[in-house]
Amino acid sequence: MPKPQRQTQHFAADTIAGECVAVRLRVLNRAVSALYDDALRPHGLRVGQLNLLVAIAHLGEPSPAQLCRVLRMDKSTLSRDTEILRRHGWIDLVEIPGRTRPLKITKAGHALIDRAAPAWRQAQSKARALMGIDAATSVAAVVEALWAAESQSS
Amino acid sequence: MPKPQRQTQHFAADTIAGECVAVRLRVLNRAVSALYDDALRPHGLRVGQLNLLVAIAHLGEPSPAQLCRVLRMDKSTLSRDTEILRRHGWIDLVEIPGRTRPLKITKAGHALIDRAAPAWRQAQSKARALMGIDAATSVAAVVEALWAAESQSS
DNA sequence: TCTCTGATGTTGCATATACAACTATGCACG
DNA sequence: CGTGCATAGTTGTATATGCAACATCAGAGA
Repeated sequence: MPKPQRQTQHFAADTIAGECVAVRLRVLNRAVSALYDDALRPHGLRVGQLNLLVAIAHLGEPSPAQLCRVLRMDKSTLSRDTEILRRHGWIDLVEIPGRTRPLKITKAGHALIDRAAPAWRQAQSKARALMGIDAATSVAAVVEALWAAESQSS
Repeated sequence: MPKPQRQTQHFAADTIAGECVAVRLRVLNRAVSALYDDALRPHGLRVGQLNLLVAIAHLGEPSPAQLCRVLRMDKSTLSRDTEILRRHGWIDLVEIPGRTRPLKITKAGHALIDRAAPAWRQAQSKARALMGIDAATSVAAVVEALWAAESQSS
């Protein structure tokens, strides 16, 4: 973190400010997410929504619980996020007997992803430039490892 | 992202799911933030709040605008986040004539950081283990570079 | 079969995040 | 001096995020 003009006053605070992984990861997350949000804004889409859409499209007809595990998000968050996508008509609930309600992309959802793909590509390029090859590839590797472990356990 | 059982149906979606930097960064951010939130919960503190507290303590008496630049967050977000810290008595507004209202840690804020430091250290250790040395150091390097550029321009 | 436990999904609450619009202020330039 | 423009900060609105509590359902055992 930028050095203050004054002399150090608080050891614990300066240590955390100077070393905390979470501070840095969260700052980078905001900076990178903003790149995608800017690019996707003309399509009325946010990066989190596009993430969710493509995850559903990629996985086929995943259950909410499966998406939670893959995306590492709380079931309540996912419940509300998917409700927004459903409201826009981009996804549908697959009606089957029982407790699970798998999710499925609609035609409109597919079309939206195709329309937004060029904007995504531009943001992706800017994000790689901002992060550099090292950070981009090592972050990807960590998450791929999480996903591999996930597949193993389930 | 975990491979679906079925055959690929949608090229754009599969491409984004398979390559998107934002998906991966956001997943990692949720996983890592959860580690810190878990560790800090006994202190009634979230990782974002601790980040903000230590940033203010480290920088001395920064203006909200300065914090926005360093933490890459919107001024409206910062306004509401600091209001919560103020409500808890962890920070104070420095009253000076003009429009700027610099922020300052209170004694209670200092004490809280000291109390939470051991929990932070534990979470930090888990985060480094989860991310691995490559991702942790490269992410840190990117953000340090952002901060260095920031200092240059201001 | 009946029960108990664990997994699933929703809702209430609080915080986190950012855009748009607004107000207020400071400054540069005529 | 003005005056206009950029910066700073707040508020309204919408989405994102997760914990706790709740309801439901599926499968494991007795």
